[in-house]
Amino acid sequence: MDKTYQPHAIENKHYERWEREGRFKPQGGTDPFCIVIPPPNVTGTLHMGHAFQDTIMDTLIRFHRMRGNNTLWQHGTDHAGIATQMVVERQLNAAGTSRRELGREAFVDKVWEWKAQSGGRINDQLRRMGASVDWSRERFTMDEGLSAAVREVFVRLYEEGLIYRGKRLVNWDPVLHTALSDLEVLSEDESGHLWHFRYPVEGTDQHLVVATTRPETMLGDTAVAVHPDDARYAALVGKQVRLPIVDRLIPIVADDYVDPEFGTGCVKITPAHDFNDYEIGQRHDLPMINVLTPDAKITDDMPKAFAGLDRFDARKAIVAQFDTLGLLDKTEPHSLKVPRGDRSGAVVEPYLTDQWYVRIEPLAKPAIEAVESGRIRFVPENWSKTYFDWMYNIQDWCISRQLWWGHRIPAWYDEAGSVYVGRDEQAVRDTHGLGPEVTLHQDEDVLDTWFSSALWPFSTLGWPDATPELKVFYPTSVLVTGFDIIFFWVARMIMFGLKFAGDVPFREVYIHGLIRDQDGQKMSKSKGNVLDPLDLIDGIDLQSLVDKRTTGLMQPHLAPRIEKATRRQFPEGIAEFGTDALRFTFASLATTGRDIRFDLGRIEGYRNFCNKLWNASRFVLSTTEQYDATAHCEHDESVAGRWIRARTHQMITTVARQLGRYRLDLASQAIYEFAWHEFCDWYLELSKATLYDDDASDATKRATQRTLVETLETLLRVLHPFMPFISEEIWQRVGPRAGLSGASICDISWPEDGNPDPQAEADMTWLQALVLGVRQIRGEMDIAPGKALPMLLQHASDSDRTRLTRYQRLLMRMANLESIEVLDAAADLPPCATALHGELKIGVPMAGLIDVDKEIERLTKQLKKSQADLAKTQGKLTNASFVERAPAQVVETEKARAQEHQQTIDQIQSQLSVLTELN
RNA sequence: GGGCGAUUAGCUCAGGGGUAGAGCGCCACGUUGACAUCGUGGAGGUCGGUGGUUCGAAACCACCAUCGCCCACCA
Repeated sequence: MDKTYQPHAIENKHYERWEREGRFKPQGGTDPFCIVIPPPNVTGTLHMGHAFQDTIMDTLIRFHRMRGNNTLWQHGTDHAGIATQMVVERQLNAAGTSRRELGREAFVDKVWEWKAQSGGRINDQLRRMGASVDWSRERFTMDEGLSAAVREVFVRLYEEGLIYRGKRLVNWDPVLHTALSDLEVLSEDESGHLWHFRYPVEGTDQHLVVATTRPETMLGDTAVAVHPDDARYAALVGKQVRLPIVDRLIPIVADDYVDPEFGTGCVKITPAHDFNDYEIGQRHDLPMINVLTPDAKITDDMPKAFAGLDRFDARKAIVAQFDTLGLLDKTEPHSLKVPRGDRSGAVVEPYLTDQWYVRIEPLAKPAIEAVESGRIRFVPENWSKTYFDWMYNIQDWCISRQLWWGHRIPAWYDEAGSVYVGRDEQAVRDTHGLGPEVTLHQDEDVLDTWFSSALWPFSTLGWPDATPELKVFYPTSVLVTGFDIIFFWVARMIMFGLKFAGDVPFREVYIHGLIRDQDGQKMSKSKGNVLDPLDLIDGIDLQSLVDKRTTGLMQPHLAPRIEKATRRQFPEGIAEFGTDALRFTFASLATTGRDIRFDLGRIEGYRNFCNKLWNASRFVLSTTEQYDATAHCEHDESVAGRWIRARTHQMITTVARQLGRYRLDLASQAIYEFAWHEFCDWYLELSKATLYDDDASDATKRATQRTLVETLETLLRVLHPFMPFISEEIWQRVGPRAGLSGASICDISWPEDGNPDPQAEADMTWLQALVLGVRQIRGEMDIAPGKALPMLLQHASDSDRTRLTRYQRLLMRMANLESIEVLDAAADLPPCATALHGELKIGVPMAGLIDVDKEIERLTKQLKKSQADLAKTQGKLTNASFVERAPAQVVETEKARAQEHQQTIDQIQSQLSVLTELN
């Protein structure tokens, strides 16, 4: 083995072999465990969020596989309608052509090409992460099977009246030319203006002043509304105003929606371009006048001065016109929510179009009930509140998109415009008796990407066929995902799963946080703060990192700033940390629900941890070369052996328990603590006392070797779900030495729990206390570690004496002692530096070693601490109500504590007086 | 406007009614035969603020402050 851990030397070969040997397939058995992967965009690349999520899932999957569950990690990718279409369109534009020039069929071919070309990338990156998905079952949302499931669901919903088509106001993206669901619209505060326009009241010389943020829509106004109780305008309700510019008479209506306090208390009503106005229009039976083209330009039906103008130019022109007419009352600055498409960033228009909708309420009801009843559990629990809030107020889902890439809506129209929904054209013809003479054309629209995603847990398992996989693995065990897609995806899977697969899609939903940069900022290309998981694994030099972050920016002028920040933060570039260190970092940061600041210090620490494991293994392997697991070997009954076994079992139990509650941070912490601070710091050192002892019997040595090998082998198993590569690499060597056959650690099951060993643990605590006492003196007195010291003990109890006889050799080695001498209580201790363990006094003679002043200083510090502790304790004990009301046991503990502190103080004081006399 | 979360050591974060924890960083000493990606020792916090509940609060409750996120139609 190399002297230093080299991740690149070990990682890839193991993955290749695991995959080749089919180790990620369900292994059978009665107890299924299944996770469906949140399907990444098929043409996307792995980012930190994926890497984090995949680490969590892979850890859970590997853990359950080792525990003997029939384990499936269902993999697949998503066609990501808008996102993918946009990427390909951009490529076409760069090549000087366009989607429209190509035409639908050729364009879709292009997208398939792009998918073929780039679709493997995300999978290769998953492999680098060590993700043990079942590659043989990989699916794609546009596969024939999944597409059939989509059509099936659509048709069934339609037949039940849960899908309908209608002309309504939708969120229209004038850049992408498609409808969007409410979820795809993000509203942000932006500063704008509130314009006050005067509308002349017909038949009077009065004006009504309306306030608006959207002057250009006045062309489509069909009413002015006031509050019914607003005394100012009560007399005018029922009259009409003459709409300026277009010279149209529109009514003044009264509606509760109007807030009399806001603006002037008069609202212009444009039912075709505002969601609220739409509803008011419905209530008052107002006409709807569309004034915008799909590009959000003013239509040709409008007055010539404005026709063809972009909406923002039209806005200026309208305001100017009002000004000219003397009808602009005033202009105020105003901050408002501007709705923008989440993909295009374009300001979205409420726009009147024909779209397909899912009637969602009947689906939502059982989905709410499923979470309320606990059939689905959110982890952490508080996310269920977010879920409920949304579900209780859920709106019908607009599922049609005016895109070309996606599942085409299975609806056909005849020449008269009648619509027929069916699984395919032939089915439609058969069902409705439409002969070949009837021309049918299929709906041009495709479905929202999330429609197919909503079927993912059952469509990937073969639905609508009653496949064995569906029977075994549905409902799946847990969904691991981010809070940002609870509405987009989680809620819809629950609704559709209950409706079509007959049960909840998963039992638990584990919601993890977002990976942010070291300053808590969201990682984004435009901020130039993105970390690529693969760069953390393989390392990257500074120049390449800078190049990566500054090329292809939407706002190239930010490049210098990004470069500067990058050079400052990574002056040496990024070192190679390896997949295992990255995974362990993610695991250790995976506290429930909280966002994560990714800290390079952490990953470096866990890389070092890998190195520690590596070298501990080198030690174990080199000291057990003669060990033969197949030969008869005594069980190791030494205190060190018993202790490390008990600690091992404790650790196994903790890790399993914490994984069971998705606390990967606590699980990984337990492993780290055990491996480094118990196994390496103590056990390996203790084992040397036996292994390097010429007087130790071969049997004793063999027993120690056995413990070394078995403990390490067990540790590797527990480590494997977190660090699959290094655990496999080392296991290849250690497994056989432990007498285990099997080609891979993947063949080995999760280790059994064991029993605690209070006696061995108590003895070890004693031993450690004595060692630490001497080390502390050594450390604070600056005595070289190599210098062997004499040790004096006083006030030794019988049990101290027994332990001393038993563990003398260990003690001498661990504390590097040259001698141990037990003095009578009455004996005079020579000038010493001292430490205490209960009543037992540990002394290191000062002659030539220890500075009296320094020791006085050291003891004084300890004295102060003990005195402070005593004061605190006594404060409690002198408080009558504490003694009276606190549980007896607590009072007893406190009393004992006071006594101990007093004892310590007495001893230190007497020692101090001895030392002071010396001076 | 509603909701959720955060505030603990210099940094990143655990914890949780009974004497404050980890990793990293820092200081000192050290190349002892697994490991300097290391070892040993040490320093460092009145747990955001104010009240309340309690024998006891960093933890529970209320309010406040700061930061973050989500939802919502105020023109």
